[in-house]
Amino acid sequence: MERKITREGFIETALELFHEKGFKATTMRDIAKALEIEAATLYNYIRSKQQLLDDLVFEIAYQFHDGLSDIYESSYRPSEKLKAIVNLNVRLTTAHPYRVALLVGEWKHLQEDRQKEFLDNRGSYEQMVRNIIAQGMELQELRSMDLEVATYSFLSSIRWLFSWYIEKGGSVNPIELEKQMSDFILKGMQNND
Amino acid sequence: MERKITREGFIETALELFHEKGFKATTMRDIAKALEIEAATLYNYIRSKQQLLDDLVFEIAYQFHDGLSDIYESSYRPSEKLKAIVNLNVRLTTAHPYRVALLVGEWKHLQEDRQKEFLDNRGSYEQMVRNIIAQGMELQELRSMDLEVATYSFLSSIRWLFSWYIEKGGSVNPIELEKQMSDFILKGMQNND
DNA sequence: GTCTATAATTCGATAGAC
DNA sequence: GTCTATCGAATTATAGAC
Repeated sequence: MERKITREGFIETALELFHEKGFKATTMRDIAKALEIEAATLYNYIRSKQQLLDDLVFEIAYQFHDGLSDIYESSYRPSEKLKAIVNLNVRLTTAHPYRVALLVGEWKHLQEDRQKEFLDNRGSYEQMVRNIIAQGMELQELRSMDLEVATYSFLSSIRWLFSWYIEKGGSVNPIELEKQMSDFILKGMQNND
Repeated sequence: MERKITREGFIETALELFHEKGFKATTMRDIAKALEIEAATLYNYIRSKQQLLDDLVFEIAYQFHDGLSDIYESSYRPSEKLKAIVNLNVRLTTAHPYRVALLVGEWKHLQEDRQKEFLDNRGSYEQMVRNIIAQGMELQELRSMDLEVATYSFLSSIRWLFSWYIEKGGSVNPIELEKQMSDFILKGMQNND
């Protein structure tokens, strides 16, 4: 009997295993077994396990970064930008929960030079968020608060979304989630003078 | 020349490497090299790498759980309980940042039966927090919001603290951090009717 | 308590037939 | 595109001398 594994199916299976067991603890044999093929066959789809991680992590990382750049350079007011960031995160996370899980949890296993590039990218992302929050406080759109604590809390809230979404088995309505997240996070930061 | 490695020094070195490279990617040789001894010598201090993970994860996990239980069963009002939870987290995290990092990031590498026990413990922790927030809304101490989103955001904010604290190299004043975190998180949730 | 030496296993990856 | 077979390296852990 002829097997026919699509690249897409292979990737999704690998991503789920990476989430369940972690990248390092997931062997090529694990992935192959889940697909009911032999491990050697996987090398028709990828060059190496390391390259697979690299491709997947950077693909989703730049989706976040590029999306945020557009928001950052827009003419929205700071509080509107924060809302747009929440929405961007909800959209990307509900669309690609396991890729986000990989991004958040497994970037440490990138090669040294690629890890550096990843951290530069992430640092740039965080700096844009920090700037938006700082500007919101200057304009008194956001209430006065410790900038680092506010930035870190904001980022944490949206970063952990993938975990919750996967736990719920994707049974959450993304549109409703977007609304609830925006409401909650923004209302907590807005100025009520 | 006689080497003298204390168990405490060994543990701290191992924890830092686990944080830097991840538990699975850190070999016994890595730890040994950092301590300038041979890998075989490490087995005078531990029974196995797996047992070391288990000991460290459950020790800190039950510190969080027991601390929360005391708060949960206290006569504080819900909003005061939330503040106490933030303070508990800041205290444990600044006192043991690398143990918290292990707890948050490496529990997946526990053995299957132990992983189940861990998740039971964590589920119980999260349920207590959820109950407190729900009660706070009932009493109208907290503003009305989606319970799951509020619980998840609250937990996320305090869960990622270790990452920020380690990044800053412990240069943060724990007392001031406690104040800023409590202020920010609580003010965002309290009812301003 | 620390070492050398090594057993036992596992893993990523390749070669080559079909 | 998938298989069988296998290589070479790395890893956890133990045995036993000092």
